[in-house]
Amino acid sequence: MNGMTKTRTYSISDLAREFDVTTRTIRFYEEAGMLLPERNGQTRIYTDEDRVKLKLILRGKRLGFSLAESRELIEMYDPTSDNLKQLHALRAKIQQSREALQQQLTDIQLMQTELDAAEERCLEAMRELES
Amino acid sequence: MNGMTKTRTYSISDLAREFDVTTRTIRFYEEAGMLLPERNGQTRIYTDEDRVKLKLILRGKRLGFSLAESRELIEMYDPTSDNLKQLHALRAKIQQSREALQQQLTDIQLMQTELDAAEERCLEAMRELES
DNA sequence: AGTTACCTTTACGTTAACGTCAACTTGGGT
DNA sequence: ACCCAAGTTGACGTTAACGTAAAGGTAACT
Repeated sequence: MNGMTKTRTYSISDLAREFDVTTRTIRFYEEAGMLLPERNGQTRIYTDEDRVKLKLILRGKRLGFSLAESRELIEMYDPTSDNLKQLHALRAKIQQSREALQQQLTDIQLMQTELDAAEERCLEAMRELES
Repeated sequence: MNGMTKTRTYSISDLAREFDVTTRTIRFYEEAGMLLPERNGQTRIYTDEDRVKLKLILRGKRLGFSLAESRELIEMYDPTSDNLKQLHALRAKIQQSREALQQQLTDIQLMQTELDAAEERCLEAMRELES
């Protein structure tokens, strides 16, 4: 009785294929304490929850986050804390993350306008060659 | 007669202070061929152009780009090319960069909504403690 | 019984992006 | 003349994030 979570499982290469990473990478994330799959004997068995975590890690990676940073983001996921002070700390972290993301947004927008300008110059150079 | 570019100059530690990096980092970017400051004897002298390049490198870094990627972005800056084929290649690169940035935008938005949810759960947990 | 396809652990190798000395030189104050 | 701050060039060290064998286990075909 866990809220109807689809309890599918995945092998390591299932996930590797789906997210286009190597199995080594996935095992590495486990070494780093980011994933804790169950086992059938030796063999790792991944649940949907593991899969979500992996997805979060890789999303973080695309944004240039280190594993440590992604770990923090993932830990924000469940406020298991029963301690008010820790909850305040968690909110502070969430706020920090927001600000970091905001900076990235700004950076992306700047880059986009610069790409616009770059393309404009490029097109201009092409027009001159055709003249 | 170069379009009224302010021709200020900077020492290496001027830039280091301004952008909060070490001088080693700046020299490293030069080793990597990203900066080519003039010299007064031994001493490096940075122009506004160098400063802009450094700014671009660091912006790329905040977005998780490698130096190689930032180098490509910087090279898009002036279409010095007199060759039509190269200009087409340049446009293709620009387009690729656009798509990468678009992916990052999506990732950021997803993260932001997840941060919203995380904060909501956090606040919820805090309310329960006060009950 | 043999091969194939995955899975495992252990362990050393690699690359990027710097950090960290060490051993200079150089221009400016006192 | 002496010192100090800021600059320089090597050159080796470090960390993160995997890559890359090596050596072996296991279940399923054929």
